[in-house]
Amino acid sequence: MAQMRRPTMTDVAREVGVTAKTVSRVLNDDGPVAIETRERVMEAVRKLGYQPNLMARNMRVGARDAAIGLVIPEMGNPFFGMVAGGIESVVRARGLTLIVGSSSETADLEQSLIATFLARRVSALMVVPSATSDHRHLRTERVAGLPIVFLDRPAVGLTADCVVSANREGARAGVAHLIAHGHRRIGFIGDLPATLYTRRERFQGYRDALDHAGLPFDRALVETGHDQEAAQAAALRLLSLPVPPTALFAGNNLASMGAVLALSRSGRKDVALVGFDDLPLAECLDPPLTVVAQDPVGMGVAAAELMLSRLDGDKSKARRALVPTRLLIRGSGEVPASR
Amino acid sequence: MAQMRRPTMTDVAREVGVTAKTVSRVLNDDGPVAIETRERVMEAVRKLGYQPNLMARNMRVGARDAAIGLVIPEMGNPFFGMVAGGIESVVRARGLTLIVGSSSETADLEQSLIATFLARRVSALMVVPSATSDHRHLRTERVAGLPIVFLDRPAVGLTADCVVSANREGARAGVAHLIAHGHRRIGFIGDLPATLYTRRERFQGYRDALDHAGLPFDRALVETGHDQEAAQAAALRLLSLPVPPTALFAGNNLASMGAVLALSRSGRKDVALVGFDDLPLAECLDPPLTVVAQDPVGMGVAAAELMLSRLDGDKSKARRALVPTRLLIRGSGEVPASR
DNA sequence: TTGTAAGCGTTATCAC
DNA sequence: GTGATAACGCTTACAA
Repeated sequence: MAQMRRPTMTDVAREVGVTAKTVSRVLNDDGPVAIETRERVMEAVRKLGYQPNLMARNMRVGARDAAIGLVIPEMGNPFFGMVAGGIESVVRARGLTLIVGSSSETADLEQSLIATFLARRVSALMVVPSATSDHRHLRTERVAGLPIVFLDRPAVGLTADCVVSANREGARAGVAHLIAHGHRRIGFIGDLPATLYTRRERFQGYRDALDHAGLPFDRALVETGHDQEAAQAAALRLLSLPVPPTALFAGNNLASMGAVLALSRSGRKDVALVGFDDLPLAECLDPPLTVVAQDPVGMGVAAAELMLSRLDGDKSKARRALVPTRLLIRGSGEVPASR
Repeated sequence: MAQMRRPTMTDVAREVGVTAKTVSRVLNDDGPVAIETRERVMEAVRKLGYQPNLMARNMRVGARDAAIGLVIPEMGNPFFGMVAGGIESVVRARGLTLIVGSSSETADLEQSLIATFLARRVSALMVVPSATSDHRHLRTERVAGLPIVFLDRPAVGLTADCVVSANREGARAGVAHLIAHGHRRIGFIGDLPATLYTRRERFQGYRDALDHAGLPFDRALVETGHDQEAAQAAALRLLSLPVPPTALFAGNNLASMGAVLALSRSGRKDVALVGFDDLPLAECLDPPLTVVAQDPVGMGVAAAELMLSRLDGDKSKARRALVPTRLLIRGSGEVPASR
């Protein structure tokens, strides 16, 4: 069966015996239409299975597409999924459609995704930058007035709105919690390259807490693990130091999982652990995992609202919004310092 | 600052002193262009920050948008995120862009999302149906030749391609595993309304395993929990039956988490548990959780490949593809039946 | 209440 | 090699 040509507004008009403009009037509730004509048009629309062509409409109207382009590093990561969910709930209420694409955490894909969004004339752009990207190329769009909001990590080489977790404050609170339970040697397991924004901020929070308590900083207590396995190895290395830490602070969810695995496999229940970012089964662990929880949905909502205010003409200068974190006390962070 | 008009192809042409068609030729590598003209055009493109307008292009070419529309019930659920990731890796290799929207598990939103995708003239539609939806309205599109693939759950009221987990076989294997460890009374904790496809299939698998082993079916052993909390309560009800089960089978990830919580909070290490669908920290639990793992990425890949073959003209009749599951033995499923 | 003409930003066709 | 013209499906402005 040949791919049938899709019916156009003109087809509908011909079917009814009117002109395209009349059909347009009916469909957009624009101008006056005889009630009988209206009904015959609607009938023909149903009969032919007519679907208006949004591309043609947008082009004529000169409006941007009623869509918001969102770039996230990874679809499978629930953190970004929840961010997207938060955004969607807000934009949907305004009749906007969220279009999501994933960059696989590479700068090239991020840029080409952004390009296809721009080519589709989305009404706004929301970007969770990948680790190595640069956003100078968006300067033209910014001055042209396109709302652009960055999430989770700020833009690089571009002054623009952004919404991020209170990484530094959150990490500080988590580490201070450990210190309050008597720990003086606390290992830090970071995730991505030390150059990454979130890594840097959380590490600063760690330093802040130590400084505030007057504890010395020991370089040997800082390790890196890019994925769950690497984080597990990192935790084990820390625990086998000559003078090992009595507590661990994990810099993100993967690092937490690695640390949990390391502790559980080596049967160490005497080591305290606080993780940055919550995990689904955290309360089912033994001991239940104490975390500095982020608020991905709240981040999405905040970013979307900022974006909408820009769309509504707010021309004030670029803002950086902080989404607060919450310390969830469950057990693992309250293990006292062993002697 | 006034919202500048975005430069068009004609603007670029004027800048160079040629006609729009020539610019078009350069940008699409179409027809012959003097090498020097080409360079001057590229220069002007950079200078003006020209971005081609995909809407106008698609309209003229009469082609569909090089985008694939995907509807999922929920962005924050990692299962669907990974499905989307699988799809994207496949379609990206073909130069197609994946557009994702979420229906919040409601039929209305699902339908309106599909409508906006159709209005944007996507090249294909991929849908994870929400619990109550009906797809008769897509019949016109189907006969018009638009590729439509359903994932995780089949279409309702429409014959169409679909890719689903081997739910029945997987559940059968999981329950058989419990039976092999001596269990004769096995509780079933289902998730969503019993009418839902996945719930029905997995329940059938449970029945199959019992039948195959010659074990009686006891209605009292079947419970329902729509979310983690409800599932936890369901598990507790099962365990306090006059003749309680010695093992539990959880019908999805939320049900598993509820069951894990119930067992861990009541300190019951004598009850075996197998869950359908894997969980991130499953191996960190005590005991580590044995699951019937699905393959969400594989499901996305399979569905995307099926979709592409349709796009390439495969007109054969609608197929239903099964994505195999895998029993991951970790501990909780091997707890022997306590007499 | 309805129709006509023009144009949105592209590309196909055919001429130069 | 390059340009002029028309057309894609729709809406705006104006006329009937």
